[in-house]
Order: sequence, then C-alpha cells, then structure tokens
Amino acid sequence: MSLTSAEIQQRQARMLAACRRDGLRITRQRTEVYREIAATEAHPDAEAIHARVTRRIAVSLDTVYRTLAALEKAGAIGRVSALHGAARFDANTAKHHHFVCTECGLVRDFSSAELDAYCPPEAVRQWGEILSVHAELRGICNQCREARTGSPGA
Amino acid sequence: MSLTSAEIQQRQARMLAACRRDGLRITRQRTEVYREIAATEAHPDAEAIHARVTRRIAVSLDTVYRTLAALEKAGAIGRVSALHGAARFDANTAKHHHFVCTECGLVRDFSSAELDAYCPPEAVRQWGEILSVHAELRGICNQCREARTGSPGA
DNA sequence: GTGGGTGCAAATGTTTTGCACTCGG
DNA sequence: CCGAGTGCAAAACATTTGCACCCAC
Repeated sequence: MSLTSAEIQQRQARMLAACRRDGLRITRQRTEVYREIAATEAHPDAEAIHARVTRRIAVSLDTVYRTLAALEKAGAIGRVSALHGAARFDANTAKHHHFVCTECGLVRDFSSAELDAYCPPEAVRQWGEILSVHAELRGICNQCREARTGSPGA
Repeated sequence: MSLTSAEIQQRQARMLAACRRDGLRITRQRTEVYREIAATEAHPDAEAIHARVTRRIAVSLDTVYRTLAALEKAGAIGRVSALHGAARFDANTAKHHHFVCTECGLVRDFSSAELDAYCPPEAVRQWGEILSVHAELRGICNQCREARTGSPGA
C-alpha cells in the first residue's frame, strides 16, 4: 500500500524539475517538506508536515506554508480541495456537482445524469460506506480569464 | 438563472421538515439564516450569510456558525467541500480522485478511467476553462463505522 | 554579490466555546 | 416551566505578513 522508494525518487525528480521550470531555488527546507508529502498517502495538512519535517531539520511553520504555496503554484503538489479559506454552503440538497474557479472562488452548480450514474469500483467501496459523489471541476472562470489577458479571448 | 419564489418556498418547507425530524426548534434566526442560503446560488460563507441576514434581523456571527452546523447535520444544507479545517496536500500529481470520510477526515486516492473520460456538458464549459476533474466520494470509513456501532457490521 | 528564501513575531482571518439569559414547545 | 438556542466575549485554530538576516545561484 505504501510507496516504494523508487516512486518517491521519481516524485523528487519531478519536483526538482517543477522548481527549475518556475525559477524556484532548491533549498533544504523545500526538499525536506516535499519529501514528507511524497512519502505518505495520508494527505497531511501544514501542521502535520511541519511536525514530521522538524524531526529531521529545523523549519518554521510559516516556511512550510510558503513552501506549500510555492510547490502548489509550480504544479509539484496538489491540494485535496480547490477551495481555500472559509467553508461555503449550499441549500441545494439534490444531487449536483460544482465548477470552481481556482482564481476567484466562484462556484457554480450543475447536474449530470452521467456522473450520478457513476458506480465506484468495488475496491473503493471496501473502504467504507459511500454516501454521495460530488465532482469538482477546477478551472478559471471567464471573468478571471478576461481580467488576466485584458480581452475575452479563448 | 436565479431561483423562483416557488422554489425558495419549497426549500423552506424541506428545511422545516428537516428541523422537526431532527428535533431542532424553529427559531427566527434559523429560518432567516436558511432563507439567505436558499435565496442565492452564490454558495456564501458564514460571514457573507451573516452580513445579509443582519440587514433584516439581529443575529450574531457565532449563531450563524451554530445554525449552519445544525442545518448541515439535519441534512437541510450542504457544504461545497467535505473537508473542514486545515488545507490538505498531496504529492500525487497524476489524475486521481478521493474517498473522504466525513467523520474523521481520512482521504484515500483512487484512479478511474471512467471518471477521467468524463466530458463536461457544453453549458458548463461555457463558464470558463476547465483544467481538471476531481471526484469526491463522501462517506464513512470502516474504522469510524465500527467505532459507532461497536462492531464491524456492514 | 544579490535577490529570493527563511525565521521570528505579530497580525489577520476563521471557527469554536463557556456562561448567563431568553424563548420555543 | 425547562432545556435548546442565543449573544457576548474570549479562546482556539489556521494562515499570512513585515522585517532583518542568510544562502542558493
């Protein structure tokens, strides 16, 4: 179930490539923070990562936050949920799915018979009782796109 | 695009039923907080809801939080992302999806050719540029289930 | 050498909690 | 009536930021 050291090495290499591509310096803190995330499948939060990294080297919690933000922007890591900050609520209790703009946080609902018909693999159903399926489509909404380029091009 | 008053009324009725079912008292604060969520498709956060409700009646922000938690437990509202609290990270940059335990926050990855092949409806693609599709399967993991019942029943 | 990265500490933002008072059932 | 719900204020978390120092390039 856990990763082999070959897989971790491969991830490390991809991370280094992502840093170079984005002009990020390779520091001890970055490699060690990344190493902790790459070595686990537990999807840790900033504090859990910090706790594990500080067993090996000294890093401050705020550096962990800055490192996570930098690695995410570089595409070396992902976050489990696209939405940061405050929890958002919805009175729509019918089955539905979301388009989320990662730039401004816009959320729009849509429904999909195709997604509602999705039946998770047996292996996943073994993990527990599945109560609902929500798809999260991440992207950039038209308004943010236009704000970036200055014009409404595709 | 916005909801009709008939739809809002219908939502209100469902909310009242959910409260009665869960033994929650019907208070002015609860109905007004709910009404604000039901009347919008903007997926507001606690602060935004509070700001709008206080235009009409006096409610404290902490009551808004408690109301949201109660309505969510009663099934009258939902939250956009299953995960509360701290952001969680993942070194797996390949396409994959998540099983999330809403009780303990366990997250497990799985991949699915079927989900990866999903093509969002044209109407949704009009909203912006879609960069990725993540499915979130919400449920209760086996460990939490066993902790509840005291025995590992299905 | 120099600008990006880091540590420290303090600020900001989000959510929860203890306690006394109030009101829905 | 009486306990669930509320308001207030303070605490507990989660995350960001300003500034001085340091090191990867």
